[in-house]
Amino acid sequence: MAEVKKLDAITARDEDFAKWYTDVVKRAELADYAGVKGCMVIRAAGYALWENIQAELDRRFKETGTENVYLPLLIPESLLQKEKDHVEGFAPEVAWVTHGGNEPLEERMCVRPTSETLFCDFYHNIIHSYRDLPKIYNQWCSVVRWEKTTRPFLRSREFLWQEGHTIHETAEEAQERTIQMLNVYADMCEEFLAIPTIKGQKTDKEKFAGAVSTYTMEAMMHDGKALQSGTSHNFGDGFARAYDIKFAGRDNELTYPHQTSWGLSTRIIGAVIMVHGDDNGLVLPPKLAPTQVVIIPIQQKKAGVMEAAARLKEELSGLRVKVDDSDKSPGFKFAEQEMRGFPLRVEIGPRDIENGTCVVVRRDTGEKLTASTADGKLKPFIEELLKTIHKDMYERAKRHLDESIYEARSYDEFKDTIEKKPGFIKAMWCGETACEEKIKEDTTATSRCIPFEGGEPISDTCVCCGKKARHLVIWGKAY
RNA sequence: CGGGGUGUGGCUCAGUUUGGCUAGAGCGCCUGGUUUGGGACCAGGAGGCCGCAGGUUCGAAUCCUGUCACCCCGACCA
Repeated sequence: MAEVKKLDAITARDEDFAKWYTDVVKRAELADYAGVKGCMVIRAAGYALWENIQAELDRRFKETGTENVYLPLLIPESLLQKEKDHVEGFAPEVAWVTHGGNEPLEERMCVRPTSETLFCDFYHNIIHSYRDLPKIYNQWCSVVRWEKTTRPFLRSREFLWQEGHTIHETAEEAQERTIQMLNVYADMCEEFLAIPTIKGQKTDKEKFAGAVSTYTMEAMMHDGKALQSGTSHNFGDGFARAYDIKFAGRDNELTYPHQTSWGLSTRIIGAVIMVHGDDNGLVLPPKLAPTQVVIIPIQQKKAGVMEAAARLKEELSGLRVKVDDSDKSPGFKFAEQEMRGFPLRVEIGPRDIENGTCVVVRRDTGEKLTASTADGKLKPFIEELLKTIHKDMYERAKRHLDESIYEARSYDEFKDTIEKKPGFIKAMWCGETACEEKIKEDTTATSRCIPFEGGEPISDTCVCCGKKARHLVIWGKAY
């Protein structure tokens, strides 16, 4: 076989990862730049990914008793102002609406950067008794944050997400819900996107503005950098106090309820690209892929070829299959469909028809297989292969994650590792924000989380200041 | 928001330093034909007021001012 000709339109992944990323986004037609800085057109191929993620998450949410609602786009300034930490956290990045038509508004309104304040206002009106609790709400919407540096999917000024907002009678119930939803996210990542994550708690410095505690799942991109891929917050009764949400408890005492919120955004599409993609473009995990199998007819004008391709498609009904019947050369189609990341390619030509077989090629490994097209044999073969691909993709990503986590017991070791080895570092921490700040200033790495698992102490002293250590922290450079 | 860079058909770029005829090339696109197992070939064709707005000039892609967008490096963030 002739040597595989590399696409010249896409930058090699290990040469310039940032450029590779934007090349893939554009060439795979996931998104395009729009007229407003930081806003993007999510193209059909990209939106199809979001729809699949949405459907999967929505199903999982509903299994936990979640109901969907929709709250307004605009937040009056006075409403936003009520929770001090929250407003300070978001003030630098909110967009303001100041006019209605030509008339200045009496009170300006912000375009929601997140909807805690709106949900609080809503809860204030509908929660009166412990019998009204809990409420397990979610909304699918877009939010606006006036970011300074933007990149498609990873950081745009408007992005799509879901935000869950729950309100509970007790602190225990809220805490349980917070962790439950983090697990929903992490399970979805593993089972649907083939992305392993590290679950844990954010330090005070990194937690959500207004939260008592924030939990996160951190994924590792191919270049060793972290992407916070989903978060879940426990608000305690802080928002309830700020927004005067009270209910009559079982003891007839007025009580503040406890709240949570949790979100996952289109940023996760960036994770799919950066975890699984390769030099030939996007590599989609089979369950997510809008097209799982692309059939490419060879010598398609020869009698019987297109018919055979159509038969294969029919045979595979139930799977997401398409036939590439454009009049491009096969080589072009191979490269093009690889760019788009479809998990399997099926080649069918005169030779195969004669042999009663077809050629099946895995996108993730490039492996070529021969499959029988005899009655009923192809579909189980393909289904099994899709499962294998999911498993292999997950395991590859997991191995990369595991192999790129280092330990540091001294500050010199920490600095040396972060500089030379892309990935995460496990190191002990005293609990002081000052040490996080120093580490960030010296290395640009931040604390990603205090992990739920694998957090056994590796020494007694803080890697930065040398004082008594309180937690093992996963550190890394982040997107 | 600071430092650096780039804007010329859909894409990659030449032309700008030293202003001068009708703005070029390759790829892609359209039509017809031949092809088809890793980015096919031949022939014909369409497509650009040179990011945008002003200015200088007999004349501006080229010089000046402003502005916008994008990329890279920082600070800030899902």
